[in-house]
Amino acid sequence: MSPRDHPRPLDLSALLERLGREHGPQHWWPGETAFEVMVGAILTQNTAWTNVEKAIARLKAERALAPRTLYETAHASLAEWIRPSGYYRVKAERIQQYCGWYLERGGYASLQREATGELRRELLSIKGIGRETADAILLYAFQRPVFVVDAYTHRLFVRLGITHGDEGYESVRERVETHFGPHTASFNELHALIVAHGKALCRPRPLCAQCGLAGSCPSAAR
DNA sequence: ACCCAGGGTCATA
DNA sequence: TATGACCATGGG
Repeated sequence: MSPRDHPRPLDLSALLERLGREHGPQHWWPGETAFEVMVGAILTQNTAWTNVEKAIARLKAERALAPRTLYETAHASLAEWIRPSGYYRVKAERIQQYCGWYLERGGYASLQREATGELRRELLSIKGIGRETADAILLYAFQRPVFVVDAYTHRLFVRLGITHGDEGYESVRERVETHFGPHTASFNELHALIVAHGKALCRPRPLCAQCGLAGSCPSAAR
């Protein structure tokens, strides 16, 4: 963790402001309830969000977007409902594993009383919940000060020289968390902006070779 | 027709 | 620890 491990000084506050100017406030996670956020976090594993929306809409149409209902629904039915999100058999299993844990632990209010570190360990012990999914749930459903490191984050940070390509998940997460301190709102907005930025990069528009951002460059404005 | 998306598990070396 | 196979749909 010595400063020489990253060529440029860590300036995440400036990055947060800059992305905010470029993309505007994100108010994440897209979801009406904490539980919907949890299900969405599983459904979006390696999957485009547009596909997740279809699956969630179906769950709502089936009036099944509740822990007890999802847990008691037959695996085959649930799998069929979430089919558009891809990996639908694995994800049906994961959702039911998650709901089993969620119910067993007494639901939201009960879980919200747990310390963040302990809650994180419990989430990671659930089959199908890895680090990114656990952290997304911690941050966006439980409002805990945890930073989510996803593929977009890795790409952008490497491009900006904030991290090396081989720096591990926990290392990146801890550095960001150390920079801001336990400030949930910053982690929320930064991760949301990084995803918005990553999606914007998919469209063909000129980027600043120095900073990797588009909106800051006059030539990029349409 | 190909490539990838807001990952995770498991088997193998 | 570190690769590789596997899971699967929909949009570009």
